Amino acid sequence: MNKNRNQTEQRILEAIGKIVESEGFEAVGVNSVASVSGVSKVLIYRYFGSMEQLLAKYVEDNDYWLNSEFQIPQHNNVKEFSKSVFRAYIDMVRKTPALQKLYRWELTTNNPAIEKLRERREQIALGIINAVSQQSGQSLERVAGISTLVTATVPYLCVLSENCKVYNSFDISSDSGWDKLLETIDFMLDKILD
Amino acid sequence: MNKNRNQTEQRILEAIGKIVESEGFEAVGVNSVASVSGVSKVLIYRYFGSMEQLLAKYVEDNDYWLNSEFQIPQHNNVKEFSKSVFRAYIDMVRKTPALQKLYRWELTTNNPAIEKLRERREQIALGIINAVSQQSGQSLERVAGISTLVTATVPYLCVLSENCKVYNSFDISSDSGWDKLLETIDFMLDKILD
DNA sequence: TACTTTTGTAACCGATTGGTAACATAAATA
DNA sequence: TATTTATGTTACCAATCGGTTACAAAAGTA
Repeated sequence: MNKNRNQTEQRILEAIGKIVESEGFEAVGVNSVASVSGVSKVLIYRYFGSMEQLLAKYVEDNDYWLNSEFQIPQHNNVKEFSKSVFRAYIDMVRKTPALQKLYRWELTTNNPAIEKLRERREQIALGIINAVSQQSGQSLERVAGISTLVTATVPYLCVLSENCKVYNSFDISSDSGWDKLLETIDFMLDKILD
Repeated sequence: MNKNRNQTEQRILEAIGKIVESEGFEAVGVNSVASVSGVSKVLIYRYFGSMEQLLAKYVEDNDYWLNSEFQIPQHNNVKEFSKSVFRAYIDMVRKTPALQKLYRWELTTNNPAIEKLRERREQIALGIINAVSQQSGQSLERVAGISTLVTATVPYLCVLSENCKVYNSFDISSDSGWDKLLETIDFMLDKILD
């Protein structure tokens, strides 16, 4: 029983990470966080105010899209640039269970933290779309449309793959299935970004 | 108090429909079904065994993909056929809230009823993919890839649109946003299905 | 040293969850 | 008519949920 607030707060946040990774945000509650962290739930309210504020803090701290995981590739060729952006995006989502859980959570829940996150993602996406549009000569709406088809499919299939192994004959639980999908994406970009 | 088992069972199933449409499968529980249907929850167990079996029955009865809503369009031109299949699919999902809730539910839950449903959807999709592949000369994997990009994007954006109005600058809560997306899909098909 | 503040725990609260036992009554059957 | 059988209601159960009250003990402060 060390009396150390910072350490206790850290334990609480780490417990959320564990729960999110294994069971998702849906399983994050005062009781589960208390038991996993080994910290009394009274302290959760004392230090974070409410579960909502605590989750907001967690989401802010682990802002996968922005802080860390996703590195925008550099390329002179627009086509190759686009391909590698999509490839990097797929890799990031596939290898980050907590991020998949976040995408799933967004579909059933809404709160200020999620909205803020979405706004920032929207801005990043629009930045890339703008650049590709200018360099490719394609209209903004066209590039946005293509981008939408890919960036919506990826989280959907990643989340789905937890319960469903095969989609349109692709094995979405293995690299091979995603490689095949990437082939089609590359092919599409070849056809469209002449 | 009419003593009529069939009518009672019907009331229970209708109550599920109401709850699913408004709040989704996540809100379907013994207590909510009992209160919405006005039927004692004892009868739910007596007549259906368990909530899982009851939900399986509901899902079977309301198999949107197969029984009713989705009519496979007829066309001589493969390109036009593909376009109208996607268009019909989007219309169906967008105008059927219960179906959106089903797609959402699938992402957090798994059970035999859902798996059976997915298998049948997979078969239907593969049938269409096969036909398009043969008539277009494109490989099965290519057609399946294109199909995946569209049929994964649609439920994802439809579910998301309940909490999020704008995605990549498209207003996914209105017809106009979806029309723009459809333009890109048509454009893509024009480019790929030469 | 004496007192206040911070950090922590244990026990409890009402509401809601899924699930059941006990009982009443209507309907079919002997 | 007498008696099963099917249908329905009421009341209850343990478990869990989010949230709070009351109290103990460590740490800082006068």
